[in-house]
Amino acid sequence: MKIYNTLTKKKEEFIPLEEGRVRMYVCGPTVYNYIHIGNARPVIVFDTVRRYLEYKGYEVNFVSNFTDVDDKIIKRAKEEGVSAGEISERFIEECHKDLDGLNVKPATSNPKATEEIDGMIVMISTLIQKGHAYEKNGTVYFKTRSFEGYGKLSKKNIDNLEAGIRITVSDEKEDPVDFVLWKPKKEGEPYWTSPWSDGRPGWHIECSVMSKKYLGEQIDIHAGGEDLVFPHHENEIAQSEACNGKEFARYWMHNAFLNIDNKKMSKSDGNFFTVREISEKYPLPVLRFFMLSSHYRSPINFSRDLMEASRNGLERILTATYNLGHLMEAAVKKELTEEEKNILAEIDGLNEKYDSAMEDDFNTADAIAAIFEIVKLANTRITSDNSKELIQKVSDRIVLLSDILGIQVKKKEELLDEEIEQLIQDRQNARKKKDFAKADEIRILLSDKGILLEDTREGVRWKRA
RNA sequence: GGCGACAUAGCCAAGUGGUAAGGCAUGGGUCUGCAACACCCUGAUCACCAGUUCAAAUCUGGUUGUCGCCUCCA
Repeated sequence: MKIYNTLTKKKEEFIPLEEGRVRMYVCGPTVYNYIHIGNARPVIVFDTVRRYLEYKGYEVNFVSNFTDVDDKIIKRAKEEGVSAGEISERFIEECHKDLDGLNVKPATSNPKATEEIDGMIVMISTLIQKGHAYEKNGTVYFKTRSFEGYGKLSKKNIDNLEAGIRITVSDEKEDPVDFVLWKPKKEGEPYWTSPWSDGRPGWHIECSVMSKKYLGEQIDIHAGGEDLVFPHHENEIAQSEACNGKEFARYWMHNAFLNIDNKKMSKSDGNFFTVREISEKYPLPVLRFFMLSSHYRSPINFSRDLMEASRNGLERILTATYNLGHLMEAAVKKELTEEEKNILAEIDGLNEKYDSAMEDDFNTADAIAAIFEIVKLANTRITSDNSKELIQKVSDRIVLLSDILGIQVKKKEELLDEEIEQLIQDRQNARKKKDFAKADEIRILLSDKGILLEDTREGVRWKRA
């Protein structure tokens, strides 16, 4: 399995630190609002990475944090006249709902920054002790130049960095490139007591500490959006490696951005959607399918048309699986024929195509193409004259390969509502009498209730819209 | 100013040396009482220029264009 490593800018064979186990950390959202569809990209992409690793037999310790103290949270809390904790608690809860809708597997741990302050104080103290940090008037800064490898992830030269710096240079800093590890509270802000001041941690130290606590000093994969490469991940490396004296993460994975109308999503431009808003217009699995239909390191453009295309494409897979379920019921033959064995061999071939796509830095677009080819094969070659075993195997394969991508292709197994069945029966009777007006009336009635009918050779089928 | 990414059919998107996967959409058929589902047919020489090579979308150089990071940000 090859993974593109931002650190080396190459695809590298993935070898975990410990055989059979993967330690993976994904930088999570700051919870000051519902997560937006840009937040959803890394969540979906790295959940898919995790699922594939698990499919390959790895035990994955998957940690993703919540940043639950920050300026934006405090600002919102003030606006609403509630505590910062109330804001973050509320949106963590809402975030979990969205993740659930996107079929994201729950993380092994979801640490919160505010519950890990002790660990941050310990790490900051160690950094001061080792000469990598210093305190001025209650603020602690990381001495960036004291870490030799600074810039190795983002490929930035520390001197160019200084020249390009735009932020106001604080007089307290020994060097403009130094960054904050701990800052004193301002009036009315939440704070924690530390040896330096009553205050709160800087953003970057959070992830270094949580990663260390839940995964150890060295981890396999550290992931997040590409905007985090600098300064967040660069700073994490500096902190963790300066503190622990070991390479922090082996593989750094970064997803490209999601744009809207070919522009970066931003609140000021008004092109900003939350997952919650999208869920009102499309089933969330459509959003997931959309995200996976291009490579995670390519920018992806979000638009209504593309969502429609994704909806139709996903429906094609669902319908095929659903149809196979019906063929299963109608089939009588059991044992496999020679020709059917050939079909299975073809499917194995497509499965290999799928696997090699995923092995190559998680090429989900290609993997989905392989699923479509299996769907095509099912639609063209499989009928109720085939054996149950064949139909079952083809169906299972589509379900399995979709499931690795987190695309649920549940076979429709809901009990037939007696009322619905009765209506379908009534419609069939009407059709026999060529009373098509009544037949259509019933179909429209069912359609209004979200039940779609399909007349096929195998009989009438229905599904929920 | 520094660093970097990308440019493939109407749209989306694979493909990294051997004459272009897949999906969506369009048009024409088959099936159907009609519809839906499905199936068949329908489309590109890969931004441009020069070079390397027997052979390039795929490598090198250049041009143009789009975008990102350097500041909170997925």
